[in-house]
Amino acid sequence: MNYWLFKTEPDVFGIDDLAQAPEQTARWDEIRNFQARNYLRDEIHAGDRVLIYHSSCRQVGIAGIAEVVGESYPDPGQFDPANALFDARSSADAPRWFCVDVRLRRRFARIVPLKTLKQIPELVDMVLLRQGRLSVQPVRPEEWRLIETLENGS
DNA sequence: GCCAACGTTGGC
DNA sequence: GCCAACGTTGGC
Repeated sequence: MNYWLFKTEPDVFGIDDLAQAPEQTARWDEIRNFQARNYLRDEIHAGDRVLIYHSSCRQVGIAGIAEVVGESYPDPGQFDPANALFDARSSADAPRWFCVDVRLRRRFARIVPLKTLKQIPELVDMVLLRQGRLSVQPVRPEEWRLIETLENGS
């Protein structure tokens, strides 16, 4: 089982939307970045755990934990000319973009703010803090454990 | 809304 | 295959 962090803009789809989805499960799609795609396609598997991170909003930070349900599959949007994220270079034989389904495990009682993460020396090497713009990224087990301890603190 | 960082595209 | 131009992300 591996650990990941997925970013999302809560104004578009946040942890509350995931909580209200049928079976608290939703497709995590619309990822159009090759590095993120590679993780989705090659390394993210059923049972993996995911930190749900809220970006571009008033309360930036980690909002809760989800679980990957099933294996990744081609993001349907890329095949639909009516979709804003249609990709003419994709075909059923050679899809370019992938997605997974995730199920909510729990919402944090409060957001663990980005500001808090930045203040913790053990987290300076988190991909989140090192590489600003990656929307699907790995989390080290020790980072995961530390973040879980922050859930009820600060 | 600003703007820095950085990923992607396309000309050569 | 380089790299400038461009577009997007995302914190503040």
